[in-house]
Amino acid sequence: MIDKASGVPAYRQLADVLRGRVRTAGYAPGSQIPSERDLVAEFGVSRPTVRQAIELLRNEGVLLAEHGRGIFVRPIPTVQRLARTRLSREARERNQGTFLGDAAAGGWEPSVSVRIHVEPANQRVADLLHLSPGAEVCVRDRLMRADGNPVQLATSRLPREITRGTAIEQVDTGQGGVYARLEEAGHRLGHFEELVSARQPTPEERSSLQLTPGIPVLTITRVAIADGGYPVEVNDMVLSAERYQLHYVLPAE
Amino acid sequence: MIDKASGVPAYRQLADVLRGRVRTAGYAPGSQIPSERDLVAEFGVSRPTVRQAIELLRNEGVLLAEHGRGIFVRPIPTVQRLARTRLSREARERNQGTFLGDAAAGGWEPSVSVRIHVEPANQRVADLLHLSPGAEVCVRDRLMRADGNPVQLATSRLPREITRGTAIEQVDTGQGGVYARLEEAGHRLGHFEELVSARQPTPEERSSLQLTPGIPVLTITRVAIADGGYPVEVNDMVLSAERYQLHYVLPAE
DNA sequence: TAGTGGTCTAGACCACAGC
DNA sequence: CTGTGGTCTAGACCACTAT
Repeated sequence: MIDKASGVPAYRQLADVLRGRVRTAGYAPGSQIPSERDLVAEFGVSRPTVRQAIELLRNEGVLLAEHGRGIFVRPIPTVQRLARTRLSREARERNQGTFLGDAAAGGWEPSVSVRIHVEPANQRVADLLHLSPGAEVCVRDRLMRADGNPVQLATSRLPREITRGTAIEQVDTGQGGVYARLEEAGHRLGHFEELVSARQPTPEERSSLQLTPGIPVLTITRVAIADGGYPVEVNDMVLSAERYQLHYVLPAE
Repeated sequence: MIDKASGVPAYRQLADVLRGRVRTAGYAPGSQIPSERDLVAEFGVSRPTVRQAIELLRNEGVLLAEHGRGIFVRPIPTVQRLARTRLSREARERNQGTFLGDAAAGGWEPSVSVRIHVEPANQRVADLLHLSPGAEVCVRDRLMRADGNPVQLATSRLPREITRGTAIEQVDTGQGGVYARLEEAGHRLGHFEELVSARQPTPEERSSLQLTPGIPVLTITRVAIADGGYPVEVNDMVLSAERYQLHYVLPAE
């Protein structure tokens, strides 16, 4: 099976064979594949070489290793669609915030841990909020769970000038959440801008979100812009790319 | 530096030290770090252990190895912002398509290779286009380049029923691109839906897009919906997450 | 030619899961 | 207890880059 004279490294050839077996469902999703030592015998290569091939496929998100149990084909995950239309005023007024709206739509039980503090704005935050670097911002650091499982990290930053004395600086922001309190304070929201990208998680994110290796995270930076055209909030979100799909609707005009 | 009795694997401890040096700019972006053999001497571990630590950081996108040259701190990449507002009719009428519009905005030289064929719709495509599985679809397979560098893969599928006899089945679709030809054929566009996620690239995508290991791809599935509410095109796009940021604007109402 | 990262080996011991 | 994956070693040879 492995051609050592082909110029292609043995571990890549082996990874190709195993990936092929997964794709053609020779190895079914969720099922256990042969142990490393079995593969050593089957393909006539050393155990480190087998491990290198498996490592490659784990990083591609094809395989999943469980210590003491075995190696498995990664089961097809259930995906949550995050509809970005939930930022509408009407939707905001019905619930505590966008996360709770998504939970209602997805049929899972939401819970949120919040930590609040005040810090000086760094260069990036100052630029996004049109503040001078070092100006005070109120920081709402949140970990969202779905049915108890951590699924999303979110860090909102708002100018302290706006939040001082409001429920935004409280753990419980009340009906309608932060955005409702902003509008009550006279900052009527005009639109949101979202910057979406993806990357490998940091070790901290990997443990907070209980991510399996090989799964990247989606990053969303959302800036809320008030009717006057000035920014009032920047929200940095980190989501497991395995579990989330973002849904945007764009007009053709 | 490495505490072998701590319970934390040596390669993780080493990775933590090196990551720390990169974060605090002890190792500057783009600069070369000590060779594997130097690190073996510095930390008193074997070369495979050093390689394991470096492999981890490469997959996190922190380091970059160049065969025969050395290991480098990954330089901060330049990001292209893909403004999804460019789908407006006015913008479409000015140019050949959204990719060319993004190029004009970003100031780079665009080029596109196109391959066209007809195939039966699979289950997913049939669902998205409201067709029966097996119905013929016209497939436009494209590789987009910016200044000669491959940056994006896109595969559009349209019902054959709609494209038969139109320039959509030609390599050059003419002024305004596919969307202009669709409107000429009487399919006035109502809105677009985009589903965004991320994952590790397949080996094929990695070579087509010349991706460096450890960098995930952004995936966008865009469905164009005509005024009558029926879908006319599904476009699957794959972009390097290192090079792209998606920009969405959402109304607050 | 010297130095670099890339591949591969044979073996050892540890930690975890499950019977 | 057995079998699994996880870690680590000491060394060998290859392929690439630069001088």
